[in-house]
Amino acid sequence: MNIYDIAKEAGVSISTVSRVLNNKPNVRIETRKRVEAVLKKSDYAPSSIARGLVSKSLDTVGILTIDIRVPHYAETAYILERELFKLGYNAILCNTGGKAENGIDYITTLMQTGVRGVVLIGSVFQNKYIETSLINSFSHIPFIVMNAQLSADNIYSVLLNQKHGMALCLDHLAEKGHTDILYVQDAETFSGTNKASAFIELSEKRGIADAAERLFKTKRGVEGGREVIDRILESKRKFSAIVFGDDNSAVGGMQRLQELHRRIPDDVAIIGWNNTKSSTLCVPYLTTVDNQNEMLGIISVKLLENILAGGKVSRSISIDSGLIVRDST
Amino acid sequence: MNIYDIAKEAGVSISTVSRVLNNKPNVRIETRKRVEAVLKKSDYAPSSIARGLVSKSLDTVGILTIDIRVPHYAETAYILERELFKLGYNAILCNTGGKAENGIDYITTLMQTGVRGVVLIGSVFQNKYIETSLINSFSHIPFIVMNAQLSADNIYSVLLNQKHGMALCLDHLAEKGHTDILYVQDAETFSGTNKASAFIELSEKRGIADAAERLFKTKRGVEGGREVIDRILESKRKFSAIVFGDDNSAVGGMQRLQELHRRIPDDVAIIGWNNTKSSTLCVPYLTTVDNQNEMLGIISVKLLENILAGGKVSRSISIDSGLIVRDST
DNA sequence: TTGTAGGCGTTATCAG
DNA sequence: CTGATAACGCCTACAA
Repeated sequence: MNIYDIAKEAGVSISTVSRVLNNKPNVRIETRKRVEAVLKKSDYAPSSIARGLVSKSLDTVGILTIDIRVPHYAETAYILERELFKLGYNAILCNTGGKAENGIDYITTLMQTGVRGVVLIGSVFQNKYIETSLINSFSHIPFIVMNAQLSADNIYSVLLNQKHGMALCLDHLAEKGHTDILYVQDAETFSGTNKASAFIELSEKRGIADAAERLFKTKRGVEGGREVIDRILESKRKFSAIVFGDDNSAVGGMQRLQELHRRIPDDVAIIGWNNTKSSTLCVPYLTTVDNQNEMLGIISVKLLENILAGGKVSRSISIDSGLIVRDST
Repeated sequence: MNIYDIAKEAGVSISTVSRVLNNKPNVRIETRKRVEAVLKKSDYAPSSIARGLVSKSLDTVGILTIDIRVPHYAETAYILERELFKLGYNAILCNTGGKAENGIDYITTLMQTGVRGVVLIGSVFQNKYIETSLINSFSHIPFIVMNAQLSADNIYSVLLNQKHGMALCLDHLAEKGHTDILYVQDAETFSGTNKASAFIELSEKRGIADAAERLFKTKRGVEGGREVIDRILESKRKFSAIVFGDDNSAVGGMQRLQELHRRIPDDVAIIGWNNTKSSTLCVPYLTTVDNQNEMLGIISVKLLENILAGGKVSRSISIDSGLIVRDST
């Protein structure tokens, strides 16, 4: 069932059918009605592929993420997909596993299949070589990067203001009377390093002289959180509150502290980050920074929409985070 | 840059380029080399869209899920996507939100865009009307349903043997000396009801007369788990072990029991289901049934591959689950 | 072994 | 307002 069948059935030419299909002017109302009637009863749907051959692109958008299994990314991908679909785009999911070579493979095939745009969730690419390669090869379509920083004519970024989130943490802890606050960084990603430097900068602004020494690094996940606690205790550094760069390490840290009979929040206050499920699976529930996934996703798609519509858009959008206060502080 | 450009550059016709591109025979080795050289230095990639117009389909596969944010689904989607990509297919992600109308919309556009097949993760469609509609309209492409039961000529299912998982739970608890075992069902999905009926059947087989009364229902999530504990205690029913249909409700149940000063596993043994992150975010770590997501995903894609290759395949594949014993039993 | 020509289902450009 | 007809980029008989 194609456009010829419809045309024959309606007794018109394919041009007329095409006009009706695409709501173009210059069709007598009467003719339009006749064609529409045929259309309705024929459960005909135009081939996206054939359309694509003309327009040189499909109504698809690539979503690149390191790993959709990370809840934080899954949430973003969910919003993106839903918003894109509302606009008539299908989302092509790509899990790079953090490997640049995979990323290149994905981008290459995405281009081959004619995506309208690509959204990168987080720091999918870490190195400048890839960045440049993207720019040079595929400058005709827009790339939206969320919570990462890349620069090129066709790259737009939507970011969460991590510094603002850190300020919320420090303010909140200060109100609770804490002065000895540590920060645990669990990732060397764009947002990971961003948060860490925000911690140092804001601490110093608050008159903390040895801010850099209050920064501890560990590996990702619950284990990372447990392990860093032991190192912190070994260091003999005084502390009454710890901010973690992610909920999972925060949960691990809390577990370990509790094993060592420190009460949360009485002995130590804990703040996590990302407002993941984990933050309400632990006892006490975790105070955590909300990274506004939903808002970021909606804005990203809106931005893409505007770009594709040829409108004027800003190259970088930043939004504030929020602090969700629960029982761990 | 298209096939004509390559042809001109190599001094051959487009047919020859096409033959080289698709590794077809009947090309003089020397000619092939020449074309390949041009291909290499031109960073040319054939348009999937144009190819699609000929083959009437793109190398894409739709992945339908209710909500990618559910970790269990995200894990499956991850494996599916990775395996599909290895085979040269792009995965189109669809979150139906559990609404049949959305499901229909998605399927419709997927067909329009010429997917090779569709994989449904879990019970994406609940009603028979949709099922039939699928069958009638799109019988030319295969649908793989994971952990759900639908029947039509073009539907293939890959399922986890839930009964086997339940048997593992009951065996394990029996070994630990438990005789008063309850089951908490948290979903009315295909697998949810499957597990529940397996519980009753297997309990009866073990001589439990009032098995049906040992089944409690609750809503999904941590809250559901907490809430059902109160109802269980109100019911005055004796119990020393509870199996939950999902880790999250198990965690909730555990939390509530601990608040009421029941020790896990000394006073009550707890088993969860799905081996999610939650099961190692709680204390004690949760014994849980592994639903073999990875294996199911790999098998699903393999099955699809065989179907598309026109091979003989079985209409339904079932695999056994495994029990991961941790500290809650 | 190679090339020519037709077709895949649309959209777009012209004539009428 | 409507209808031929030429792209779009590739594959595939069929010819040479």
